[in-house]
Order: sequence, then structure tokens, then C-alpha cells
Amino acid sequence: MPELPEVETVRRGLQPAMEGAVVERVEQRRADLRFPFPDNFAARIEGRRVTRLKRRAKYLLIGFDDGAVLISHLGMSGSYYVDSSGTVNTPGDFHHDRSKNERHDHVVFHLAGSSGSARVVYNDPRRFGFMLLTDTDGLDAHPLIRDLGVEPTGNALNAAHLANHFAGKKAPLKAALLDQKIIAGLGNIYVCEALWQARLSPRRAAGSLVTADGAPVKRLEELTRCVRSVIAAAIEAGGSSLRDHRLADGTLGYFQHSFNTYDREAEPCRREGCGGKIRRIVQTGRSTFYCPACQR
DNA sequence: CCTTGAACCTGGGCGC
DNA sequence: TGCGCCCAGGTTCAAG
Repeated sequence: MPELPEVETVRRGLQPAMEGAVVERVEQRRADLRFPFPDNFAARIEGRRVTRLKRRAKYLLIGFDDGAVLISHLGMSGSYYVDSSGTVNTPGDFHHDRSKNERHDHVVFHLAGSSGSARVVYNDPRRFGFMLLTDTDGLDAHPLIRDLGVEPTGNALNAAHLANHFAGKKAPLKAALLDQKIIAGLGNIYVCEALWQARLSPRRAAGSLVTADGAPVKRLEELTRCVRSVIAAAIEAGGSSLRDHRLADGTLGYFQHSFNTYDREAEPCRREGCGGKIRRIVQTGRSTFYCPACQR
């Protein structure tokens, strides 16, 4: 469940259980996910206190009291869940049926916190996710972090930044917005949704939104606002829950009910007075959903 | 430089 | 019921 809003939702869900807690034991149940685990992975974390839970783009960053940082990426199917049944006040509502998935519980963090013990479990059927270790000082220079573009939250994302990167680009807007070196954290769903909001065709060349002297045109400013608002709304809704993925606290995000394009092929466009039909095309090997009638 | 396609994995849905 | 095919929220690497 992994675009930026989902990872941010995971971060918020894990924070109460993890921040300030001591990792007493780590069960690493296989040698690799997408990449091999770091050498002595469990040993390097056991006994450490979690100081901070952060996020950069789609990366979850778990900081420890010795300066170590665990970089966790959820790939396509990674998820975390918290089992706090050792605590006094157990919500108890997260005990949904996980039986068929348990064989994909690859890592279990056993935590001791101020309010009792908890297990944080990482589950990932397709194993496109991974965990790596670095340290706070080296984090910004880490190859996975170094080249990331701006966060689509906050002020870093603005039309001038996009104009710089879009100028002269023939690549379609869909591809340009998915490029993590320009904006970090957008994925297939939210790119489709932002383009619908901005009434822009995913097939339009990115460079067509930049003037000859490199300035953003009005519609690029509008696109910037749409990207920011779609991401903000999705975070607010707790992300999207597809294919029954759960959030860290066992609940479901509900932004999928707000989709205007994603997975709505042949359904009517929801724009007032448009009357068009959502179409599915394939761009760079991935589905794009859009309304050819109102997105130009 | 750029764009495209395949690869990495498992599981769910659909047509036959 | 079963099999084969297509599809899935991501990223990387090779080839043209």
C-alpha cells in the first residue's frame, strides 16, 4: 500500500507504539526481501531505543538512539501492523483474519514501551519492499535518498520547480509526475487523480506547460495546486485501502472512495456537466485512467 | 540524454 | 474445479 499518503499513514499508525520504545528482539524470518537484509540486521537493532519515526517520499525512516536509521520501503504490497495485545487497554478491533497471510510476515519487532509491550509486524507477499540500515549523518547522502525530488506536501513543490524540470521535456505528464527525481512520493493513483483535478491529459508533453523562456504557464500553476491538494486530502483520509490492505492500527483508509479516475474504466466522468467516460490506457507499462473529454 | 520493456514476486479475478 | 492469462499502489536495469 505504498504511495506517499499510505506511507505517511503507516508512519502515524506506528508512531505511538514505536517512538520511545526499546527493541528487545527482532525476528527476521528470511534472508532477503527485494534485497538481502543488512549483515547482522537483528543484532544491530536489538537493545536500541527508537527515537524518531520519519518519512521521506515513500520511505519510512526509523531512527535509533545510537544514530542508526532503518530505511524501509513497502514496495507494492508491504504493510505493517501493530499487535499490542500485551498492553492494558487493548483496542481488540484489529484482530481481523490474517491467517492466510501469516506466511508473509517477514519481520517482527518486539518492543518494550512505557505503556507495555507490542509487536510490530512487517508483511509483504510480493517482497518488492526492503529494509536497509544507514546512520543519521549519512542519510541525506544515501543513494536512495540523495536524488529524490521535492515532497508534494508543503512549500517545496511550486510551479517554478516543475517548470525547471519540465522545460523541453517531450515525456508525457504521466511519466514526468511519476519521476521521483522531480516530485518524490507520487505513484500511479495520485498522478491520475491530480491530472484529472487539473483537467490535464496524461498524454500531454510535460514541456508544453513551460514557456519558451522557461516560465510556468497558468495551467502548470494549477497542476501544482492539484498535486498538493490531492496528496493532502489523501493523507487526511488515511490513504487508500486497496485489495483489503489494512493500516498499521488495523483500520482502513478511505480515500479510494474519492477516486475520480483510478480503476474507473468505462464509468462516467464525475466532473459536473462533462458527460465523458473514463478511459484506461497504458503508458510506460502502467495503467493510466483519465477522461478524454475534459482532460486536455 | 531519452524511452521502452522486462524483471523482480505472489495472489486475486476472470474466461474457458 | 482447474488452468492459464492478465492485472496489481514500485523500482531498477538493459537495450534500442
